[in-house]
Amino acid sequence: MAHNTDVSEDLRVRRTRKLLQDALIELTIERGFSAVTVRDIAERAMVNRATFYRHYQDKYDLLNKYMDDLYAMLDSPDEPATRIDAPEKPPAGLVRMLEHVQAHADFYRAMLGKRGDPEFAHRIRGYIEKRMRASTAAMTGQDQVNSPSFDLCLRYLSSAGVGAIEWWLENDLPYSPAQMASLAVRVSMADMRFFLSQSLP
Amino acid sequence: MAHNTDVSEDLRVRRTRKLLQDALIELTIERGFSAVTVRDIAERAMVNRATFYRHYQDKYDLLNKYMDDLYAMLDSPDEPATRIDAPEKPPAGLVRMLEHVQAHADFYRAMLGKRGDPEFAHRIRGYIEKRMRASTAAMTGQDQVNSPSFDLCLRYLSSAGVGAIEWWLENDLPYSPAQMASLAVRVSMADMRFFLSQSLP
DNA sequence: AGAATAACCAACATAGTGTCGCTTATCCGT
DNA sequence: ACGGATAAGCGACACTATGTTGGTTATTCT
Repeated sequence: MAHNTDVSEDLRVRRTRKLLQDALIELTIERGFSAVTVRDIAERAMVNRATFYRHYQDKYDLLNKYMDDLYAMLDSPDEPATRIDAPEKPPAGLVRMLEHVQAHADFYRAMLGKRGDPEFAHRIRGYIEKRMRASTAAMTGQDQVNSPSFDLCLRYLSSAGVGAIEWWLENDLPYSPAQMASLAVRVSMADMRFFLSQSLP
Repeated sequence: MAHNTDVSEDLRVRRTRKLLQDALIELTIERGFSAVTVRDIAERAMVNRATFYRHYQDKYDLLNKYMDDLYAMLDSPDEPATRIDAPEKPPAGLVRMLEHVQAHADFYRAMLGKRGDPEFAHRIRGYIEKRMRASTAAMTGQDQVNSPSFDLCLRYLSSAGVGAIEWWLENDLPYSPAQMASLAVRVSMADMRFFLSQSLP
């Protein structure tokens, strides 16, 4: 029987995982995610390949765990609710996310590009959608969430948001995170009104 | 010296390529594009693996060639210009594209999903953007194409369009292609007005 | 200091990739 | 319908990546 049940407390474990994460990011920036192999990652991290498999199933698993950490970090300074009362003051959560994109622009560019990972793009989109759903629920006080046309609206807006981020990255971040957020909030609210005004058969 | 320079005229060549294309589509629907190997494709197509490499570099090459054929087909009934005079009458090109998605829903679902191919999604988005650019150019008679905020607008709209198609596929095509097209045209025009009214620093 | 255990190492079986040279059989033009 | 051209089949090859294993070494935690 093990005395310490949480294995991730061990210094060696945390160090190894960090080395592997960093190696993945470096190699993804250099060669694109699809071209990276487990061998590469282990070699770059100076970790035995067998050790990699002790922690992760494959590179996708490693990426997902990394994203779990990421979103946990972005969500952690939990503001009570992301109300959007003043449209010109974008919600802090959105700005914080864009700042993270800005700080790791090379990585996001690689992951969202042609040789990136579709699951990465899907998770970002899902995260944006989740936040939008929470925001609108906080504003109206009610969940009108279950309308099918509202689902379509959120899909439309969140996909558009990822597209805007791609444009932002490809054009070397010409605007600040706050500007991007402000623009996104305004166009989203306009679109939201449009979709809700539609009566779909 | 060969008498016939166009090698693709040969019946054997055309048959082999069609078999390989069909095999790719079948396997993609069954297992997802990322899980399909060249071995699988050749085996399913009942074609020797070496023959695959005579025609394509790898499965990505095969997919790209298939998409080339696809878009050539969608563009072929070349209408003079895709004007959008009456917003309720969506342009025929858009409807035709959505009908193709409808007819091959399983394939598009697999390619646009988490285990699909990012390049496929990018190419669809690029195609939509190209058509939008052509449409707006036809409407205004001028290319105000080079405004950076207009680029952002097109990116926003085309990404949103792909997102809407994903929603459409995941919800088992609840609306007709014409309805989807009409909705897309109306929301796009509203968004276009919004973006052009913005004065970005 | 000593028990627990993570990491290293070498090796293995399996599977996919891309490329040969040679043979077979299919197709196309006359 | 014949005969040259050539696509497709076949078997083999070297190479690389994937997971997994058992035994050893080194680090960490208490």
